[in-house]
Amino acid sequence: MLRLSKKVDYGLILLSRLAQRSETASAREMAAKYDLPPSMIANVLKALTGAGILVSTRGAQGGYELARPAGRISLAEIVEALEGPFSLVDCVGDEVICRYTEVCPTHDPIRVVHQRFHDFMAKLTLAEIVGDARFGTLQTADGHEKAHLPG
Amino acid sequence: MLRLSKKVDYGLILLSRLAQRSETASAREMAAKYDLPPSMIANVLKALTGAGILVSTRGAQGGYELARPAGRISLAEIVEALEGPFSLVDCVGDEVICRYTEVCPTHDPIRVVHQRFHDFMAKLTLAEIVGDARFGTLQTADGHEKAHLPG
DNA sequence: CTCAATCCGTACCGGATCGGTCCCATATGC
DNA sequence: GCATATGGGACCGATCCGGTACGGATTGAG
Repeated sequence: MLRLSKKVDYGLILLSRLAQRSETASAREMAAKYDLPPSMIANVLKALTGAGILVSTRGAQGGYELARPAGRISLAEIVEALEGPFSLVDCVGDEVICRYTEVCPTHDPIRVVHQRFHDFMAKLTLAEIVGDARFGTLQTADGHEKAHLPG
Repeated sequence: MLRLSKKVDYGLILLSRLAQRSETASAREMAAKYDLPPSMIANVLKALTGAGILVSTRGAQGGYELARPAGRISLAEIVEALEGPFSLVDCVGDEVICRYTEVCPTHDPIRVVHQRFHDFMAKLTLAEIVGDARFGTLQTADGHEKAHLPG
């Protein structure tokens, strides 16, 4: 399905939080605040740290903060950090092995789609996402403005 | 995972084929040509027909053809026909029920992303996809131009 | 220097979804 | 009437997701 995993879902919430305040925040703290599964939040934060999107401080009074300004963190990065390499279909990864490399039906329409999706995500920054939401520039089809929380 | 289902994968191949030749083609015929699972191809074509993207002719010498010009068939339509309603996360569908509608962490950054994804797909037409692939305007990261076939 | 808070790495599990197959009914051309 | 097609389901095994858990390492506080 064309759908973000819960990890990314949670990740965006956490990152948005960290983007709006410069203070560090702990996993426990954020999980409690947004009423999200603590273990899962911990794992998400670990992954984001491992990918270099967050930096962590260990020990008491420790926590997480953005490794870079939100304007330099792309959606593509976030997705790849939490879901692994992005590939819309099997044939569009790094190690692509097509069964019939030569005789492709339409000379690869799907690779085009993949590339466009990736470009789109690479250009969409955390700053833009947070900014758009904050200033309410989003117009839903039915004109509603609703808040979001997973579940 | 942020990934197209095989149905959409196959669907794009089939639609590309139908977009390039105006003659009707049968399920059996296309499945054989591209060496794809016949039953699956049949199901995909049924779904696309049900959604009004294809029109079918039953009986001997029957088959499928595009219901409209490829320029008027969007990726969003195709995805929704084969995967059901598009929603990047649970909270962004038609019948959205958030647990905490009021106190959303960042005032809904994810809905923004959803909306952008949808707009992106709604504006990308089958004609563009096929066209780009045919004229080789796609540049992959490593400079390769490879064909695509699922599996 | 001990303890609590916090991150780190990884393994584990039930359930949902996907990819794929199959069957039977209906329609149509030869 | 018979082969060729689509129409509409049900069905099943494998995979992946969402979520949990546990032991270890690091650091600040008292």
